[in-house]
Amino acid sequence: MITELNIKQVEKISKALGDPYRLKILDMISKRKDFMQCCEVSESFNLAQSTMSHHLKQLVEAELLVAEKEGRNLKFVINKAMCDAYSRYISNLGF
Amino acid sequence: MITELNIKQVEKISKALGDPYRLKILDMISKRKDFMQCCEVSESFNLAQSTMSHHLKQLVEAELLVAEKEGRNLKFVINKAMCDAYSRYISNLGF
DNA sequence: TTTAAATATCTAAATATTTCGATTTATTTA
DNA sequence: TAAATAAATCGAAATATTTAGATATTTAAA
Repeated sequence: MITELNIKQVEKISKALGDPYRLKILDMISKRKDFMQCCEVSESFNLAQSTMSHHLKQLVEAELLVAEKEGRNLKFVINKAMCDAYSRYISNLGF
Repeated sequence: MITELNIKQVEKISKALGDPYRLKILDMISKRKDFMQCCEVSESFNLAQSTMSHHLKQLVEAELLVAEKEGRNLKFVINKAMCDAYSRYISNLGF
């Protein structure tokens, strides 16, 4: 379990969350309850494959998403622990 | 009380949080428990006054900070309700 | 009422991010 | 093994953000 994030991690996660496509991707994957493939995500938006790959990479590097390779596909799941750790950091700001 | 943020608000808040200076400003104001003046914040970092003003503006526009004018000074306080609403949005992603 | 202090605004340069198309790599299927 | 599919990487253009200096505005103090 992740206890506390440092400021560098918070910055990276915030940057990853600061884009409409990436927020929509997270929302989409979130609603699936299971996982989502890269190409599926790509088709849902009017963006080039390389662009989508770039967005997904940022979410994975911020550890908001976990990517599992399955054959030639990628499966994405939300990293709940990281979302919670980040969420905790923000809600602690008031104290 | 803020119940739910829309995706545009989440994007704006995330962008505001995606900068090391702005995170440090929030942290600093947060630790003060009361408030903080703009010029004080400015002195703590090696940044021009106009730059600091710009950063603070973004935090205020994202409604993470509330600015109260007091004479020729500005007092900042953390908008706890907004932090909590944002925090809730993120932690709900896993569900 | 002049001067000083705190903050905001404007402009422009430096830097970073987003996007796409082309190419590459990895894996599967014919 | 050749062709097809999924995803990553590279290079370059378009766009956005960060920053500082100069100037303007607002308020307080001399």
